[in-house]
Amino acid sequence: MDPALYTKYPLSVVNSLTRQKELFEPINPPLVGMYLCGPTVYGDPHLGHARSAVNFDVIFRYLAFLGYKVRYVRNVTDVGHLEDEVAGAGEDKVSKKARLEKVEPMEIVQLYTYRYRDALRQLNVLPPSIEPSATGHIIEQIEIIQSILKHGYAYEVNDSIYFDLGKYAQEQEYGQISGKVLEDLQSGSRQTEGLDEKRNPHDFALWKKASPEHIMRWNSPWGEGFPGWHLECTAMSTKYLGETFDIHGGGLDLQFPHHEAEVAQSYGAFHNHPANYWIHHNLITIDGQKMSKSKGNFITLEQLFTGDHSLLVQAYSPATIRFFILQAHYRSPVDFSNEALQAAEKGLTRLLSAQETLGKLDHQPGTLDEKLDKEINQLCERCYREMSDDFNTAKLIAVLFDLGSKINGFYHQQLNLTVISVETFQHLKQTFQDFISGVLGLQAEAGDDTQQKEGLIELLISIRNQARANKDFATSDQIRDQLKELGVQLKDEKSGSTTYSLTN
RNA sequence: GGUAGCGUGGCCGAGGGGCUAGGCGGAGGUCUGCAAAACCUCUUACAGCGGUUCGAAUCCGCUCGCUACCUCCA
Repeated sequence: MDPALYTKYPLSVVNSLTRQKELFEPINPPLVGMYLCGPTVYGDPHLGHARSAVNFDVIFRYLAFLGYKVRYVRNVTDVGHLEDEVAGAGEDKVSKKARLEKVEPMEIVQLYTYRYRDALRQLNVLPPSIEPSATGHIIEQIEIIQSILKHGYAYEVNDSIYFDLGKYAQEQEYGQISGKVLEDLQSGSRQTEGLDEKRNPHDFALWKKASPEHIMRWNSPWGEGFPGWHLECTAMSTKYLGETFDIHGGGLDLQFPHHEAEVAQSYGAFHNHPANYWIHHNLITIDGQKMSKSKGNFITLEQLFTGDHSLLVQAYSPATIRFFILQAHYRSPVDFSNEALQAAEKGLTRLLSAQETLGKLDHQPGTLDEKLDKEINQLCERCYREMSDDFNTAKLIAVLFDLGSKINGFYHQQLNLTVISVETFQHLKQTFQDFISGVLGLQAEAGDDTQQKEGLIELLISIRNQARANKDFATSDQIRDQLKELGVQLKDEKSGSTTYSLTN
């Protein structure tokens, strides 16, 4: 049996912890444990969610493609994410939404979890191995708090538990991922209410006592309360991946304070660093600005798919969105614009039609042209190298376009297919297929073809009306009757125009 | 203010001391009944100013501009 691809194409990744590109060496190859901080499910999924999921989907796919056996855990945050994290005050995001919509918090969670999954399915994002939720792991979270308390890195005040950053910082360097220094944070932080409970303004809640009106609450050794936001990821990653695992991912905006808190919690509970490689993807901007609720410039995925948003001049298919995201490297910011999306749409079509063309090629061996044969093999080889170099999807796509040119050249007989060897042709076929479909997860749309359908019907109506004008009623009746069989009922209005309705 | 990072051709975006992606758009051509598609050619840029170097878009310094995090959000 051939050795796994990962030995042939060793993977290197930029580790946020060291800010350097490092050789990827899993703890127990071929096993790889990967954790991604998923969404807080209290609103419709938007472009930012798509980027996170798509970037890590490709990482997941490529790791598996290389021969790793990946356990990919992507959580759903359904409790504990407060509106005002620093002050430890504010309302839980989920229960606030529930209050506003007058439903149970779990209805909010159910609705938006479903919408999130549905959008990702359309984007051809593979489901993770495990998709745990915070509320399903309250016991695990309590156990971790107990362990942190036992080790002395947390303290109890009025039935709430806070992490003791002061004590932690005496032993460990806090802020390694984000480059932040605790003293700077303290001098720069604003004064807020409700800090009196904490020894240090940046201590964060592990467990909060529930006020009487707080809906989402659980029993604990410290009375009724709810877990802090950062804790769930430590609890669930530990449960499913172990105290130290290979890859921890998330958006750049989660570096601080969320991931710093996770690092601190793991040390407090297990005296371990949770993950060997931290991978952070960059954010999506619109007109150079971050997409955010408060700026009101965010576009939901549904709006993108339907085109129903004032910033959109047309609808964009899920595949286009996926391709648009993957055309940039995951660590670069991506700026949204209609122009860029339209360019992506056309580029994707080009690539996918080359893929289709490849399937039609029939190779007959002839006289070998070593130069071309070698060139094609080298391009195939580069697909692996680019992806193994910190998942460079942008460069991979560039190589695929080059291969696409060759494929078109063969098809239109501008290049002679017989001059490459059988092996090279098979290699080309396999590589092109593997990377476009398997690794990048790009596929032609089955999706929304309403516009096309309408156009086709209108076209048939106008042909039929020409036939009627020519008194060619055999043709006009044939069009009407066969359309009816297909579920399109035509109606000739008194005004002379023709309308139609869909009957199924 | 502190921290991290960025400024690449008409647009989007890789790269990151000499080999100088790719896509979209634009121009010309081949093919074609006309188109379209495809293919070929052209469209050669790295914010500014200094410095290091035989050589800088790439390294260093400064200036300007932008973004993110420090508050909700991927």
